[in-house]
Amino acid sequence: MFDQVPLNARERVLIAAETLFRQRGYNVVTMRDIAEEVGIRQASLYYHFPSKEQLFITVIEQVFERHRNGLQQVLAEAGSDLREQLHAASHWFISQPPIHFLSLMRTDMPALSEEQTQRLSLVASQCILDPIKQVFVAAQEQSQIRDVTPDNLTGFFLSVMDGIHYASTLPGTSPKDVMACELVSVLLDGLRPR
Amino acid sequence: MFDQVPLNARERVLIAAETLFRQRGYNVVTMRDIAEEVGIRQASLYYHFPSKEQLFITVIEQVFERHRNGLQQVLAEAGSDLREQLHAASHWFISQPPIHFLSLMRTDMPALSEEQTQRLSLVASQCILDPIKQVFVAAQEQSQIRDVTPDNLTGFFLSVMDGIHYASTLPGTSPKDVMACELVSVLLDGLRPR
DNA sequence: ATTATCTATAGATCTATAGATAATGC
DNA sequence: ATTATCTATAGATCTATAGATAATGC
Repeated sequence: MFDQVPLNARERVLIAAETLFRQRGYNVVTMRDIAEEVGIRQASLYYHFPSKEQLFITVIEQVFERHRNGLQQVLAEAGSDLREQLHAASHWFISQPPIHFLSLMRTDMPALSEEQTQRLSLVASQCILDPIKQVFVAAQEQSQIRDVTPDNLTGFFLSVMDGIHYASTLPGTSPKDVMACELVSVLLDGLRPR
Repeated sequence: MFDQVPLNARERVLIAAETLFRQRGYNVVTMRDIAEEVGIRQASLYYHFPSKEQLFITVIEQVFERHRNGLQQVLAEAGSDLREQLHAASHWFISQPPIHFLSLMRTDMPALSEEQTQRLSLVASQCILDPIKQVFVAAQEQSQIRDVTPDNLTGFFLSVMDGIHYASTLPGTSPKDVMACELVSVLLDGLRPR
C-alpha cells in the first residue's frame, strides 16, 4: 500500500510535471522548470519523453485514469442512494487536487495537436463526466429526482468542484468539505421531485 | 446607442486583444497575433500600450467594469424578488462572453506582477463577486432562503456560469438559456427555507 | 510639431537534437 | 552494449526598443 520504494527517474518526472502543469498550465511551464524540480538538466527529460506534448498527454491521461478508478470505487461503496453517491463523489473530488477542467479545455488543449485534443476530450468524458452523469441518470430513472437534463447537472457539479478548490485558497472562506456539503444539500433539495 | 462611428486604432487594439485573450488566454496570445488581427505591425502596438501586461490589464479592467455596470443595471430592473434577480443575473452572464474566471486566476494572473495581480483580484471582487453575493445576502436577511454561506453560493453561481458557456460549445447540449433556467430553478428549490 | 505607423533588430527565452561521458550489466 | 545523464547549441519564437517615414495640423 504505502510503497516507499525509491521512485525511478521517469516517475519523478511525471510527478514534477503533474504538479507544475496543474499549478500554472501547459503553456507557462517550461521543460526547464520541470527539470529543475526533478533535479536534472532540461535536455535529460528528452531521454524519458520524446516531447513536451507527449509528457503532458501522459500526465493528463494518468490523472484522468486516477479519477475514473477513484470515482468507480467510491461510487460502488456508496450504494444506490443518490444522497450518498453525491457525497461520495464530492468527497472524492475535494480529496484530489483540482482538475481545472475549463482551463484545460480553453488554454491547455488548444496547444496540442488536433488529434491529441480530440482523444483527450474523449478520455475526459469517459473518465470524469460519464461516471457523474450516470449517478444523475440512475436517480432519474428511479424518479428520485425531477426532470433536469443530466448533462447539465454533471456540468454544474464539476464546475462547482473546481470552484471549491479555488475558493478555498481565498482568505476567510469555509473549508472545502463544508462547501461540498452545502452544495450537495442544495442540489438534493433543489432536485427533489415535485 | 448604436454608434457606428469608425473606431480609432486604440479601440480596435482593445477589441482584438479582448477577443484573443478570452479565446486562448494571456500567455498563449502574442503581440503579433493581436497586431495581425488589427491589421498593423506588431511593433506599432507599443505606440498605444507600453507593454503586453498593460494592454492585458486595460482589457481585463474594461471587461470587469462592463460586468459591474451590466449587473447593477439588470439587478436594479429585477426588483427585490430573489427569483427575478437570479434570472436577471444568469441572463446577463449568458448574454456576455465567458469570463473564464478560474483560468484567469490560475494561468493569466500569475504571469503579471504581484502588484497588478492583487489589484485585479480586488477589482474582480468588487465588479463581479460582490454584486452576486449581495443578492444572496439580501435574500437571507429577508429569510427568503435558508442558511447557506453567501460566499459559497456566489462561487457556485459563477462557476456554473462559466461552465454553461463551455458546455454549450459541445455537440448535442441544451441552449445556454435552458441551462441557465435549470440552474436557477434547482437553486431556488434547493435554497427554500425549511 | 505631432501622430501613427513602419523596418530592423537586440536580447531573452524555449524546444529539441547531437554527441560526449560515466556507470552498470553481460 | 545499455542506460541515464551531461554540455553545447541550432533554430524558432517573443517582447520591446531605436530610429526612419509619411501624413496631418498649426
